[in-house]
Amino acid sequence: MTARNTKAKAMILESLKRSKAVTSHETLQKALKGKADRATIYRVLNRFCDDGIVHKIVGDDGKQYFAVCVNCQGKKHNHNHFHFRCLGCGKVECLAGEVGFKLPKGYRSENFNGFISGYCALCS
Amino acid sequence: MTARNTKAKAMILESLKRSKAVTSHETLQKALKGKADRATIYRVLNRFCDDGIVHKIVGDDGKQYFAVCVNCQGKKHNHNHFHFRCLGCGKVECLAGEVGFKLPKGYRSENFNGFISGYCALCS
DNA sequence: TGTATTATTGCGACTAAGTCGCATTAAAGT
DNA sequence: ACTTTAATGCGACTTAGTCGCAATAATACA
Repeated sequence: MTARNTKAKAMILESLKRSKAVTSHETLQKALKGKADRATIYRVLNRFCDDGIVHKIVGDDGKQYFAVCVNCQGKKHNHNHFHFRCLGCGKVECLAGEVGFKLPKGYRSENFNGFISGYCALCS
Repeated sequence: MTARNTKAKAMILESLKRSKAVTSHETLQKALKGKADRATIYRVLNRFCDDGIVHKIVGDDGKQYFAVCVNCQGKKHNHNHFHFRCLGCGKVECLAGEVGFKLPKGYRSENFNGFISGYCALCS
Protein backbone atom coordinates (compact mmCIF):
# COMPACT_ATOMS: atom_id res chain seq x y z
CA MET A 1 0.00 0.00 0.00
CA THR A 2 2.84 2.40 -0.74
CA ALA A 3 1.79 5.54 -2.53
CA ARG A 4 3.02 6.04 -6.05
CA ASN A 5 3.98 9.19 -7.83
CA THR A 6 1.80 9.36 -10.88
CA LYS A 7 1.38 11.89 -13.63
CA ALA A 8 -2.13 12.71 -12.46
CA LYS A 9 -0.98 13.51 -8.95
CA ALA A 10 1.89 15.63 -10.21
CA MET A 11 -0.31 17.60 -12.58
CA ILE A 12 -3.01 18.18 -10.02
CA LEU A 13 -0.62 19.26 -7.30
CA GLU A 14 1.17 21.58 -9.66
CA SER A 15 -2.09 23.07 -10.80
CA LEU A 16 -3.19 23.62 -7.23
CA LYS A 17 0.06 25.28 -6.33
CA ARG A 18 0.12 27.49 -9.37
CA SER A 19 -3.31 28.97 -8.77
CA LYS A 20 -3.18 31.16 -5.73
CA ALA A 21 -6.94 30.94 -5.30
CA VAL A 22 -8.81 28.08 -3.73
CA THR A 23 -9.74 25.59 -6.43
CA SER A 24 -12.86 23.63 -7.16
CA HIS A 25 -12.96 20.30 -8.87
CA GLU A 26 -14.56 21.95 -11.86
CA THR A 27 -11.83 24.54 -12.25
CA LEU A 28 -9.19 21.90 -11.87
CA GLN A 29 -10.76 19.74 -14.50
CA LYS A 30 -10.81 22.60 -16.94
CA ALA A 31 -7.21 23.44 -16.17
CA LEU A 32 -6.14 19.90 -16.89
CA LYS A 33 -8.16 19.92 -20.08
CA GLY A 34 -9.00 16.25 -20.28
CA LYS A 35 -5.62 15.03 -19.18
CA ALA A 36 -7.14 13.35 -16.16
CA ASP A 37 -10.43 11.65 -15.52
CA ARG A 38 -13.14 13.20 -13.40
CA ALA A 39 -13.08 10.38 -10.89
CA THR A 40 -9.32 10.42 -10.73
CA ILE A 41 -9.28 14.09 -9.87
CA TYR A 42 -11.69 13.49 -7.03
CA ARG A 43 -9.67 10.57 -5.77
CA VAL A 44 -6.40 12.41 -5.92
CA LEU A 45 -7.85 15.41 -4.15
CA ASN A 46 -9.25 13.28 -1.37
CA ARG A 47 -5.94 11.49 -1.15
CA PHE A 48 -4.11 14.78 -0.78
CA CYS A 49 -6.56 15.70 1.92
CA ASP A 50 -5.94 12.53 3.87
CA ASP A 51 -2.23 13.01 3.46
CA GLY A 52 -2.53 16.54 4.79
CA ILE A 53 -1.16 18.20 1.67
CA VAL A 54 -4.31 20.14 0.89
CA HIS A 55 -7.36 21.04 2.91
CA LYS A 56 -10.93 20.79 1.82
CA ILE A 57 -13.54 23.45 2.39
CA VAL A 58 -17.20 23.16 1.63
CA GLY A 59 -18.58 26.33 0.10
CA ASP A 60 -21.90 27.92 0.84
CA ASP A 61 -22.82 26.67 -2.61
CA GLY A 62 -22.45 23.15 -1.24
CA LYS A 63 -19.44 22.40 -3.40
CA GLN A 64 -16.02 21.27 -2.34
CA TYR A 65 -13.02 23.53 -2.65
CA PHE A 66 -9.40 22.69 -2.18
CA ALA A 67 -6.36 24.66 -1.15
CA VAL A 68 -2.76 23.73 -0.60
CA CYS A 69 -1.86 23.76 3.05
CA VAL A 70 0.60 26.46 3.98
CA ASN A 71 1.43 26.44 7.64
CA CYS A 72 0.30 23.04 8.74
CA GLN A 73 3.24 21.21 10.23
CA GLY A 74 2.87 17.47 10.22
CA LYS A 75 -0.52 15.99 10.83
CA LYS A 76 -1.83 18.89 12.87
CA HIS A 77 -3.91 20.98 10.56
CA ASN A 78 -4.96 24.43 11.50
CA HIS A 79 -7.44 25.83 9.09
CA ASN A 80 -9.38 27.97 11.44
CA HIS A 81 -9.61 30.79 9.00
CA PHE A 82 -12.46 31.97 6.85
CA HIS A 83 -12.79 31.47 3.15
CA PHE A 84 -14.32 34.00 0.88
CA ARG A 85 -16.15 33.41 -2.37
CA CYS A 86 -16.88 36.28 -4.69
CA LEU A 87 -20.37 36.09 -6.11
CA GLY A 88 -19.20 38.15 -9.06
CA CYS A 89 -16.11 36.44 -10.38
CA GLY A 90 -16.46 33.20 -8.46
CA LYS A 91 -12.99 33.31 -7.00
CA VAL A 92 -12.49 31.66 -3.64
CA GLU A 93 -9.68 32.64 -1.34
CA CYS A 94 -8.40 32.18 2.18
CA LEU A 95 -8.80 35.11 4.51
CA ALA A 96 -5.96 35.91 6.87
CA GLY A 97 -6.44 35.58 10.59
CA GLU A 98 -7.24 32.75 12.94
CA VAL A 99 -10.82 32.53 14.04
CA GLY A 100 -11.61 31.88 17.65
CA PHE A 101 -14.74 30.17 18.83
CA LYS A 102 -15.86 28.36 21.90
CA LEU A 103 -18.05 25.31 22.11
CA PRO A 104 -20.49 24.31 24.82
CA LYS A 105 -19.10 22.18 27.64
CA GLY A 106 -18.20 18.67 26.61
CA TYR A 107 -18.22 19.41 22.91
CA ARG A 108 -15.26 18.41 20.79
CA SER A 109 -14.51 20.06 17.47
CA GLU A 110 -13.22 18.01 14.60
CA ASN A 111 -13.60 20.28 11.63
CA PHE A 112 -13.87 24.00 11.08
CA ASN A 113 -15.56 25.38 7.99
CA GLY A 114 -15.89 29.14 7.85
CA PHE A 115 -17.27 30.52 4.65
CA ILE A 116 -18.26 34.02 3.66
CA SER A 117 -19.55 35.07 0.30
CA GLY A 118 -20.00 38.52 -1.16
CA TYR A 119 -18.19 40.71 -3.61
CA CYS A 120 -14.47 41.21 -3.84
CA ALA A 121 -12.79 44.56 -4.34
CA LEU A 122 -12.82 44.21 -8.11
CA CYS A 123 -16.43 43.11 -8.38
CA SER A 124 -17.93 45.57 -5.91
CA MET B 1 -48.63 37.42 -6.45
CA THR B 2 -49.96 37.50 -2.89
CA ALA B 3 -48.74 34.64 -0.74
CA ARG B 4 -51.27 32.10 0.39
CA ASN B 5 -51.46 30.20 3.62
CA THR B 6 -51.42 26.56 2.71
CA LYS B 7 -51.40 23.37 4.71
CA ALA B 8 -47.92 22.53 3.54
CA LYS B 9 -46.53 25.83 4.74
CA ALA B 10 -48.29 25.53 8.09
CA MET B 11 -47.04 22.00 8.68
CA ILE B 12 -43.52 22.78 7.70
CA LEU B 13 -43.30 25.91 9.79
CA GLU B 14 -44.78 24.13 12.78
CA SER B 15 -42.36 21.27 12.34
CA LEU B 16 -39.45 23.67 12.16
CA LYS B 17 -40.54 25.49 15.27
CA ARG B 18 -41.17 22.35 17.24
CA SER B 19 -37.72 20.91 16.70
CA LYS B 20 -35.23 23.01 18.55
CA ALA B 21 -32.40 21.71 16.41
CA VAL B 22 -31.54 22.92 12.96
CA THR B 23 -33.39 20.83 10.43
CA SER B 24 -32.44 19.30 7.13
CA HIS B 25 -34.79 18.66 4.28
CA GLU B 26 -34.44 14.96 4.92
CA THR B 27 -35.45 15.20 8.57
CA LEU B 28 -38.35 17.41 7.68
CA GLN B 29 -39.56 15.02 5.08
CA LYS B 30 -39.51 12.17 7.56
CA ALA B 31 -41.31 14.27 10.14
CA LEU B 32 -44.07 15.06 7.67
CA LYS B 33 -44.26 11.40 6.73
CA GLY B 34 -45.44 11.80 3.17
CA LYS B 35 -47.85 14.61 3.86
CA ALA B 36 -45.94 16.92 1.56
CA ASP B 37 -44.03 16.39 -1.61
CA ARG B 38 -40.25 16.56 -1.75
CA ALA B 39 -40.26 19.45 -4.18
CA THR B 40 -42.86 21.30 -2.19
CA ILE B 41 -40.79 21.10 0.95
CA TYR B 42 -37.82 22.56 -0.90
CA ARG B 43 -39.94 25.30 -2.37
CA VAL B 44 -41.55 26.21 0.91
CA LEU B 45 -38.22 26.29 2.69
CA ASN B 46 -36.72 28.54 0.08
CA ARG B 47 -39.78 30.71 0.27
CA PHE B 48 -39.42 31.03 4.03
CA CYS B 49 -35.82 31.97 3.47
CA ASP B 50 -36.69 34.73 1.05
CA ASP B 51 -39.37 35.97 3.41
CA GLY B 52 -36.87 36.05 6.24
CA ILE B 53 -38.71 33.57 8.42
CA VAL B 54 -35.96 30.98 8.43
CA HIS B 55 -32.31 31.06 7.57
CA LYS B 56 -30.43 28.56 5.51
CA ILE B 57 -27.04 27.16 6.40
CA VAL B 58 -24.92 24.92 4.25
CA GLY B 59 -23.29 22.20 6.27
CA ASP B 60 -19.77 20.89 5.87
CA ASP B 61 -21.47 17.85 4.41
CA GLY B 62 -22.64 20.08 1.58
CA LYS B 63 -26.27 19.82 2.56
CA GLN B 64 -28.71 22.57 3.36
CA TYR B 65 -30.00 23.09 6.85
CA PHE B 66 -32.76 25.37 8.01
CA ALA B 67 -33.51 27.11 11.27
CA VAL B 68 -36.23 29.48 12.34
CA CYS B 69 -34.97 33.01 12.76
CA VAL B 70 -35.02 34.21 16.33
CA ASN B 71 -33.74 37.73 16.65
CA CYS B 72 -33.87 39.01 13.13
CA GLN B 73 -36.03 42.08 13.06
CA GLY B 74 -37.48 42.85 9.67
CA LYS B 75 -35.37 42.21 6.64
CA LYS B 76 -32.04 42.62 8.38
CA HIS B 77 -30.79 39.18 9.14
CA ASN B 78 -27.99 38.59 11.53
CA HIS B 79 -26.84 35.04 11.45
CA ASN B 80 -23.22 35.59 12.20
CA HIS B 81 -23.06 32.68 14.54
CA PHE B 82 -21.60 29.25 14.11
CA HIS B 83 -23.52 26.07 13.60
CA PHE B 84 -22.44 22.79 15.01
CA ARG B 85 -23.09 19.35 13.61
CA CYS B 86 -22.48 16.29 15.74
CA LEU B 87 -20.78 13.54 13.80
CA GLY B 88 -22.23 11.03 16.22
CA CYS B 89 -25.92 11.76 16.42
CA GLY B 90 -26.16 14.07 13.42
CA LYS B 91 -27.84 16.86 15.30
CA VAL B 92 -27.20 20.38 14.08
CA GLU B 93 -27.57 23.37 16.34
CA CYS B 94 -26.86 27.07 16.51
CA LEU B 95 -24.02 28.13 18.76
CA ALA B 96 -24.45 31.22 20.87
CA GLY B 97 -22.31 34.25 20.25
CA GLU B 98 -21.81 36.62 17.36
CA VAL B 99 -18.76 35.97 15.29
CA GLY B 100 -16.60 38.84 14.24
CA PHE B 101 -14.49 38.86 11.09
CA LYS B 102 -12.92 41.43 8.90
CA LEU B 103 -12.62 41.40 5.15
CA PRO B 104 -9.89 42.86 2.96
CA LYS B 105 -10.38 46.44 1.83
CA GLY B 106 -13.18 46.89 -0.68
CA TYR B 107 -14.77 43.54 0.03
CA ARG B 108 -18.47 43.34 0.78
CA SER B 109 -20.00 40.44 2.64
CA GLU B 110 -23.35 39.10 1.64
CA ASN B 111 -23.60 35.81 3.46
CA PHE B 112 -21.99 34.26 6.49
CA ASN B 113 -21.76 30.51 6.85
CA GLY B 114 -19.88 29.26 9.88
CA PHE B 115 -19.94 25.55 10.41
CA ILE B 116 -18.15 23.37 12.91
CA SER B 117 -18.49 19.64 13.19
CA GLY B 118 -17.35 17.32 15.92
CA TYR B 119 -18.93 15.48 18.82
CA CYS B 120 -21.51 16.86 21.19
CA ALA B 121 -21.47 16.32 24.93
CA LEU B 122 -23.56 13.19 24.71
CA CYS B 123 -21.61 11.58 21.89
CA SER B 124 -18.10 12.40 23.12
C1' DT C 1 -72.53 31.17 -0.73
C1' DG C 2 -70.78 30.54 -5.51
C1' DT C 3 -67.45 31.52 -8.91
C1' DA C 4 -63.20 33.12 -11.05
C1' DT C 5 -58.34 33.88 -10.51
C1' DT C 6 -53.88 32.30 -9.87
C1' DA C 7 -50.49 30.78 -6.16
C1' DT C 8 -49.19 26.43 -4.80
C1' DT C 9 -48.94 21.52 -5.03
C1' DG C 10 -47.62 16.95 -6.77
C1' DC C 11 -45.52 14.37 -10.09
C1' DG C 12 -41.97 13.21 -13.10
C1' DA C 13 -38.04 14.34 -15.43
C1' DC C 14 -33.77 16.47 -15.11
C1' DT C 15 -29.02 18.27 -13.53
C1' DA C 16 -24.81 18.36 -11.12
C1' DA C 17 -21.64 16.73 -7.52
C1' DG C 18 -19.60 13.08 -5.94
C1' DT C 19 -18.71 7.96 -5.27
C1' DC C 20 -17.88 3.10 -6.51
C1' DG C 21 -16.75 -1.34 -9.01
C1' DC C 22 -13.94 -3.30 -12.21
C1' DA C 23 -10.91 -4.17 -15.92
C1' DT C 24 -6.68 -2.00 -17.61
C1' DT C 25 -2.41 0.61 -17.09
C1' DA C 26 1.83 1.86 -15.27
C1' DA C 27 4.96 2.95 -11.03
C1' DA C 28 8.39 0.70 -8.20
C1' DG C 29 11.00 -3.17 -6.27
C1' DT C 30 13.60 -7.17 -7.49
C1' DA D 1 13.18 -7.28 -17.88
C1' DC D 2 9.56 -9.11 -14.90
C1' DT D 3 6.31 -9.01 -11.28
C1' DT D 4 3.31 -6.85 -8.12
C1' DT D 5 -0.32 -3.99 -7.05
C1' DA D 6 -1.50 1.19 -6.63
C1' DA D 7 -3.69 4.19 -9.50
C1' DT D 8 -6.25 5.31 -13.68
C1' DG D 9 -10.23 5.48 -16.87
C1' DC D 10 -14.69 4.31 -17.84
C1' DG D 11 -19.34 3.65 -16.89
C1' DA D 12 -22.89 3.11 -13.79
C1' DC D 13 -24.85 4.75 -9.74
C1' DT D 14 -26.52 7.82 -5.74
C1' DT D 15 -28.19 11.78 -3.64
C1' DA D 16 -29.46 16.72 -3.27
C1' DG D 17 -31.75 19.98 -5.37
C1' DT D 18 -34.32 22.26 -9.31
C1' DC D 19 -37.78 22.82 -13.04
C1' DG D 20 -41.93 22.40 -16.17
C1' DC D 21 -46.51 21.49 -16.30
C1' DA D 22 -51.06 19.98 -15.40
C1' DA D 23 -54.11 19.61 -11.39
C1' DT D 24 -55.57 21.58 -6.98
C1' DA D 25 -57.06 24.76 -3.66
C1' DA D 26 -56.53 29.46 -1.27
C1' DT D 27 -58.19 33.99 -1.75
C1' DA D 28 -61.04 37.82 -3.66
C1' DC D 29 -65.08 39.34 -5.26
C1' DA D 30 -69.82 39.12 -7.06
